[in-house]
Amino acid sequence: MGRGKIEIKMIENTNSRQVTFSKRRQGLMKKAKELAILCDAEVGVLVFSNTGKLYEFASSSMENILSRYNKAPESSELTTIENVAVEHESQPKVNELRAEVALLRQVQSRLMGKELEGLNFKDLQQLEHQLTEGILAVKDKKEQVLLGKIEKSLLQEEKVSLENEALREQIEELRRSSRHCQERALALENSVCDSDTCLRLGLPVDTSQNMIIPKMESTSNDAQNTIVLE
Amino acid sequence: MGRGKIEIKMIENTNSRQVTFSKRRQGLMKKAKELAILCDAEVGVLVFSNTGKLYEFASSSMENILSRYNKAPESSELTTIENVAVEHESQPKVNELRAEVALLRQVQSRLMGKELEGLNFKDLQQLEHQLTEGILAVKDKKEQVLLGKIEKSLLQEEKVSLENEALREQIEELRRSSRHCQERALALENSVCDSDTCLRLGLPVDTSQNMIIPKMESTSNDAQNTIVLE
DNA sequence: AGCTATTTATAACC
DNA sequence: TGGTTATAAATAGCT
Repeated sequence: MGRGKIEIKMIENTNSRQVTFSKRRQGLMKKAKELAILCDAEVGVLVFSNTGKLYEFASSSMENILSRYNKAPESSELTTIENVAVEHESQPKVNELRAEVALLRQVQSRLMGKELEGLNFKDLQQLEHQLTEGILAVKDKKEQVLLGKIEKSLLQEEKVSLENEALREQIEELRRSSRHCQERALALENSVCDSDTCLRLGLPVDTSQNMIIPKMESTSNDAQNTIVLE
Repeated sequence: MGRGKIEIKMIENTNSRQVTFSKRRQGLMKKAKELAILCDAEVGVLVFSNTGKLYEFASSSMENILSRYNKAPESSELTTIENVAVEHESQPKVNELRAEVALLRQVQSRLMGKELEGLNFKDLQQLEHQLTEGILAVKDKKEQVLLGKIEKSLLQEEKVSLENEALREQIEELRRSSRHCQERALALENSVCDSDTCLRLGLPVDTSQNMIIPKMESTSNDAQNTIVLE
């Protein structure tokens, strides 16, 4: 019930396994709680992660549930002697784990080209094949990583290029507007001279203002355009 | 998740409650099992119906789980339904081993080209180098095994050659001795012919029978010689 | 017990 | 670890 269907078998990838553990554990606890409430049942859930952490849910109290468990079923000798049984069961678990560690270490050693003594030619061929597959997978991954980097780099380059383009246009725009400014300033200077002349000739003061205002508006429009371009 | 949404509160209708109990209990057990398998966790679920019947699920065995639970540091006060998912650490040694197993599994996976997600380019290069060394070691070992076989084979060949030699000499020997025999037999035949002549000269009626018998004997003598030689 | 319309859980992705 | 979303699963209400 997710983006894709999954097989119910151990998740090899450690990270995915932990994420799934966290999510499904929460889901399980929620379901346990709902069952207890909806159906007026007594529910207890114990979960140990493969790193040894314990998570629990108890609708009443775990003690209650466990004592009820020890009384209810036909479990004959497990009434209150739990702690005795506990001591017995822990050791095998440790041994089991030790054996697993030993096996894993041997496999690992062999994958690293050590402890090859007991192997015959066929075993060695298989091992070599396994290693070859490993190398291929690693090379693929490396390639993938590099391709990712390249793609990222290209995108970055493109982005920067676009920025450059924009900057260039801005510069162009600025240069043009500054040129216009200069030209207008020049024109203005001339017209001011004219008006000065007019004023001198005796026409009302307002005339020069009316002439100037339209010119001011056109320059301010140019300024707005450059702002938009940024 | 049904035709309609329901509130999480006790279902008043007895029949509905029982049906829901049955369905959800199954669902809970399934989820518990999936969690155990997918995430390599140890999971135990205990459910008492409000009629007092017990239903349980244990990924390993309930005894195992309960003993592990009892070894875990005491949980604080988890008496109400709100106490969901409290963390603990169980037996340090067991945890240590579990952690080691988890780590070894990951290393092994990576040596087999799996679980490469979290690795950067440098990590991958190191891994590849490790694998290359592994392959070289394995190839060396294979070579060694083959050289050993060849040496053994050469020794065997030599041994067999020597045997051949000995056999040939034996044969030669035998041929020589058989030749001598023949020569002697021939000499012997000649001497027997002489005695025939002697007999003929002295015994009248039986002559024809006597003549046949000695011939038979001489051929049978040859046969006996070859038998001894074999 | 089955059968769906819905609600949930969650796998894959950030 | 915590959020988002497309999909797979679980299951509520019926028969």
